[in-house]
Amino acid sequence: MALFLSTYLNKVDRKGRVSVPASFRAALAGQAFHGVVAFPAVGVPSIDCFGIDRMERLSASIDDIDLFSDRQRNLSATIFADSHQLAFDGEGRILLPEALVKHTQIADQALFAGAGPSFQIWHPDAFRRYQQDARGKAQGLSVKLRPAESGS
Amino acid sequence: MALFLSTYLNKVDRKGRVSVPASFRAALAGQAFHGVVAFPAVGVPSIDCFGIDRMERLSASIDDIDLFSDRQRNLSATIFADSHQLAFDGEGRILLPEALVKHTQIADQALFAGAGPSFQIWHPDAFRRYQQDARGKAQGLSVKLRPAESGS
DNA sequence: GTGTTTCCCATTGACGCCCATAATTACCCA
DNA sequence: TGGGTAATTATGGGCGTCAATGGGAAACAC
Repeated sequence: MALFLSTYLNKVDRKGRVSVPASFRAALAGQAFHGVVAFPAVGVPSIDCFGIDRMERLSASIDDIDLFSDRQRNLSATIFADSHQLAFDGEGRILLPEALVKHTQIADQALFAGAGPSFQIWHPDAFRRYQQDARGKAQGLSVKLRPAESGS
Repeated sequence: MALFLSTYLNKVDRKGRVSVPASFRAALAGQAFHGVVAFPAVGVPSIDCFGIDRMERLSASIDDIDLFSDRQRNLSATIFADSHQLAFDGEGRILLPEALVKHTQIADQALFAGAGPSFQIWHPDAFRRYQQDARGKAQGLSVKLRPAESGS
């Protein structure tokens, strides 16, 4: 399972290319598609990204549960339809599609934020504002660690 | 399960490198990532550290519960985005990122404090102050031992 | 053709890897 | 028990490699 940690601030060049952080690329190594799956996050001005593997599992999960339901239709409409497969070039860069640039207001800098099994791309300022807010809300939220597997 | 005990005071060289105490490195041996996961502790000027295994479990815990929820987003923004994977060099040293140095005010010395399943890195003076305070509050608190598992 | 995208190469600065040294600890053996 | 030796640790520094970035030219689409 891929794990994305830390935040990186990278430049967007005049062709619209951005380097995906090397550690993120490493976490995606060995997947069927050499790049990322990206779609506009619902409710916040950021881009959600992960490997093609996770998208396939997501697709399968939705497929299992409720075929032809409203929920299925909604998810399909909001996620699958707006998703983009962004391939890495030789240097590990991706090209941000027009729609995603518009959604995030990204201009000359892109902030990559690790989010565990996925990562996000933000306008630097928007992320800082969001993080401030999130820090407050996360106070008092607790997470129970699931029991350790055998070993460790 | 890794167990970190005792405290150590090590030098930060001019490149920003610090040796992680050998006993801590030994406790992390055999994990998937040869290094530590580190993030700024909330509320106190220290760095929380543990192995990648623990972070993977944390990621899985959150992943299970709620996909695309606000809760998931808030936690991600505060935990995963602020954490760093710090790899050991050949001599068992790590490089402290700018953000963590700023959070702790660490300059030329770093204090490593064992904390059971995790450990912390402090500015030596800040740790002494914190310890003074904690000793007072610990009066009257008690801990129940959990029954031993088979073996050990 | 014109505009876009993909591939390739150059640059630079940070980081990883290697070696050297010193000090401490662990170990062995008389 | 004492001394000596070997091994490990903490530390310093040099250098090669790789990541991030910029730009040109070829391939492609409309």
